[in-house]
Amino acid sequence: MAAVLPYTCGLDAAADVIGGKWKPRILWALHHGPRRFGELRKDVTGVTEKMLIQQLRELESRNIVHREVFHQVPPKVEYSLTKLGESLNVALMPLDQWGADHLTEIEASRPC
Amino acid sequence: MAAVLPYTCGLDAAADVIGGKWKPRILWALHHGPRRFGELRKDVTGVTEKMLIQQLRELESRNIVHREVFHQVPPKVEYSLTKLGESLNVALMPLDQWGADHLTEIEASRPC
DNA sequence: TCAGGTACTCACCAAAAGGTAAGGATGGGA
DNA sequence: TCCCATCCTTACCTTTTGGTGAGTACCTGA
Repeated sequence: MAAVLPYTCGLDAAADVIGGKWKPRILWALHHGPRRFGELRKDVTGVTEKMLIQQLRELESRNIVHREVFHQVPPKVEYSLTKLGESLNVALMPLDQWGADHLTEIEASRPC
Repeated sequence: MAAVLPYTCGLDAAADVIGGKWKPRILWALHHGPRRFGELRKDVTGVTEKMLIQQLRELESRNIVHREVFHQVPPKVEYSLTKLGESLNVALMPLDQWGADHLTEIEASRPC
């Protein structure tokens, strides 16, 4: 069992926050403003309800996304980026740019 | 089984390249120049030989790191960043900075 | 009374990732 | 002859992560 070691660098800490199959996609989807649960489910293609909720809960507990419930029928829940989440997204932009710039090379060397 | 879908954004592609428990740490360790296998093993504390090799092989096949064998006894192998790897590391710097800036908050909200 | 739309929640299973421990190839030096 | 250091390689197991499919609660409007 891995002991809880302190992070060795900022990158290490950041990776812990955005780790997982869906978190980057979710952050990306929230980039342009608040989204309802059902909207995210459509935006993040391929994600299941369970995974979406799970990842959102994790991001929420990390104070990256904010969850707001509207007591209506049918229910409405909105997810948005917190200030911390916004700053994270800004820090992710160069990485997104890098991925976009080298998309062909990356695609070409995919394992599967 | 997940079908091989095209990446939905640059961030998605980048995440695929740096995914895994050790890759960010390895990239970090290579930041300041070539390193031998044994040196990396010490720099990336906690990593096992198997994992280190496995991750290095993946980064190599992605053209992020370069592997150079010196035919000596005892053997010597040096790993360094390729041009692509360098550019990736540049793109990761803001993320590292973000992690460093918010280290306290991140630590505080750790799951375990 | 009953289907509908929304946002979950749960139990269970499969796949991927990671960890442990041992062994192997090489040739120089004691 | 045997040990040493270095860089892997392999078999096996555990942990983590992700996926499936079903069910819940709420009120509305037909």
